Amino acid sequence: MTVEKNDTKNKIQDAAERLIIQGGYGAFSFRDIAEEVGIKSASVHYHYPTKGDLASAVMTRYINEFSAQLPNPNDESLDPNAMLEGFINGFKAKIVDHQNMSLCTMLTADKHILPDEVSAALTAFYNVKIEWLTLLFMRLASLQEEQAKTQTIQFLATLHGASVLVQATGNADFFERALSYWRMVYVK
Amino acid sequence: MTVEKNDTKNKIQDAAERLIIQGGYGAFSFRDIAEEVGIKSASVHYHYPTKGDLASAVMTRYINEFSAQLPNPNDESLDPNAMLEGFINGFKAKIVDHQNMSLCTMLTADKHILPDEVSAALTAFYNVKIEWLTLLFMRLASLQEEQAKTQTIQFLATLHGASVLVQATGNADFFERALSYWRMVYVK
DNA sequence: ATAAAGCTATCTACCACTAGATAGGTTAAA
DNA sequence: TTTAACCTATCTAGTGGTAGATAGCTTTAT
Repeated sequence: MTVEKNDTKNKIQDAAERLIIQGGYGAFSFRDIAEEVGIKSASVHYHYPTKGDLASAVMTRYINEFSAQLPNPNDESLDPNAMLEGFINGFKAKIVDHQNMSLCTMLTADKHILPDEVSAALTAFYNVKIEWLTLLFMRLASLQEEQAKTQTIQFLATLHGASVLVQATGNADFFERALSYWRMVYVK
Repeated sequence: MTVEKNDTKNKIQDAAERLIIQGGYGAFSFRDIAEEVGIKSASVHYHYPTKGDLASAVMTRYINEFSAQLPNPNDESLDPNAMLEGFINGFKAKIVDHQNMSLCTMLTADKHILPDEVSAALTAFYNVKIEWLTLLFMRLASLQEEQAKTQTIQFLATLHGASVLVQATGNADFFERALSYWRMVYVK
């Protein structure tokens, strides 16, 4: 119980996630993962029979971790401005500090070649984010649901687009510049 | 002269561009291209010795075609609002109507595994867009260069992020929703 | 005008390597 | 003694890339 029983499984997922973030779905291989974990590629297949299984597991873990850290947007004891700020800063940490795009943005680019289950998990993840942000904007700006959803889509687009620009140009400060409007209006 | 001498070269680039758009840098192979063009893979290598050469050629052609169709943003006889509208609609046609992300967004995701020349061409392309839009915003809103550049970055982020959202969720109307602010403020 | 030489675009046949995946054996803990 | 976790060894199918040949133009030299 205290001992981590699925240590190898977790290490495999860690390696897979890192490789996907760096090069997309096509850039992680069982051999690379095996080497990083310190076992043989056949043993990776023991834990995750197919590449799709492994990618699904990584995606699912990512969604769960992400969702678990989202506070309840309607919790009156929490400051909604701080929640939005936390959302922005969490995203920023991934793409600016680690110099790569987020897992979901990478997989979105590869969507045409993803196994169906992974593709579906990806869509579900975006819907989770959209729903959470919509609730937050309803509270932040006293908006009706549809207006709040439009704000959400504009905000999410800016966030993801900012990561594309940073990655493409190598210009890290483009992130803050893209987000400046949202920080100005809603944060602090 | 009138006869298209580089027919095969163009066909190869067409096939490569389509495959890159659909699945990224890793998803185009010499054999797939050869089959589509109707020759053997060795013959593709005759025209483009390495994969990087071919990707560079596709990228360069894309940049040239794109740049050629951009009007001079300071041409007094042209309406700047219409220019921005054209920019938006051109982007929309690629990502919404053809149900995929733009070539440059795809390659940005794969940047870590691109040959250096392709990666450099990609960065250059974004700089072309940024410079053109900055000039346009200076004229559109009578802004100083730095303010216009900030507008440009926010606008470009929204545009690229919108394509990510559309691709990820399959919800085509997210594009107009993400762009509604920009259309409202600057178009007509 | 003709023969020699070279060029262009393609072919067949291969190389070395990597991919995901599988069958069947080994080890070690419960 | 059973089971979980790992191994070795192998397979098939693909990858980018190369060598060498060939058919049909085009140029050049005599």
